[in-house]
Amino acid sequence: MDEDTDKVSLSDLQLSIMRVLWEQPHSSAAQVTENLRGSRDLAHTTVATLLTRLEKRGLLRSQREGRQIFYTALMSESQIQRSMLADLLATVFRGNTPALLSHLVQEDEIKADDLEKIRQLIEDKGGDHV
Amino acid sequence: MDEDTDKVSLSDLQLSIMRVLWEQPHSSAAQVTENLRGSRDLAHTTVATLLTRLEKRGLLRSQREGRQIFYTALMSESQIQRSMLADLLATVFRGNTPALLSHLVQEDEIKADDLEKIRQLIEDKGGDHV
DNA sequence: CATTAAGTACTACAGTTGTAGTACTACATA
DNA sequence: TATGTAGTACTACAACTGTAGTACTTAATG
Repeated sequence: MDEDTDKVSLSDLQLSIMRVLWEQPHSSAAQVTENLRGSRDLAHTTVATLLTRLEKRGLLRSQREGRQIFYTALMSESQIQRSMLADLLATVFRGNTPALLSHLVQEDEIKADDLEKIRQLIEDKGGDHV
Repeated sequence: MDEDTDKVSLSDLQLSIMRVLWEQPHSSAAQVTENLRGSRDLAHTTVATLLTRLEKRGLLRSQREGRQIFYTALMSESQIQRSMLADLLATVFRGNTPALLSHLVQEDEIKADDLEKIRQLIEDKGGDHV
């Protein structure tokens, strides 16, 4: 209960790999390479290297089946998002959430219509009675 | 009109340096080192190296005065924040702002009271008539 | 003018990341 | 059983980052 919940920071490329695994768990290097074709044209050995490294970091689990190795993500996309957002908020914004929100508003990422959704989120959460 | 507005991504350490320069523009390496003492105890040569690298990246401007060099940030904290938030939103959340907001709510970063502030922000922005 | 002190420039080195090649292994199939 | 082939393991290398040492320069001061 320390390694998983830890700060995780993934590069763009690493995220691409994870994303494939989130969509299709239990994928082999070849399958990941294939899935990435078009957006990211990488040599399959490159993908294999990336997978190995991610496993070493404890983000993936591998299962050997015959000559093939299948990988599965150990953290969900949501967990990664949460971790990386928390990190950004802490380091770049130094906990200043309003500043972060302000930027989103400024960039037109939050529109007036969204307020109702946010309120709903908060209510749902309150309903959970945390 | 391409280098400044570009994607900027700074590490924690790099941010610390920038922060000093935001608070006290026109600082020398020694001054930055001194400012960082306590939170980050770095050799002054380390700080000098960092400053040089940041300048090479175009994030700082230097002015020599006698034997000393004074550095000043070329991007504001706000610009960096905006850039890095936009990057996170694009890569980690793939543009899914509601997901990002949802995480903030879940983490108790947005409380019911904040809604009014957000609304205000949006109104102010509308007032600007962009 | 000689010496010191402060400060910068250059070099270094290990760890991570992006990227991929080469070598090795094992399954299938003739 | 021999051989091709798919797939993994290991090695490599450049760029960037965290970190700092050494060498060089210049201002000050006796």
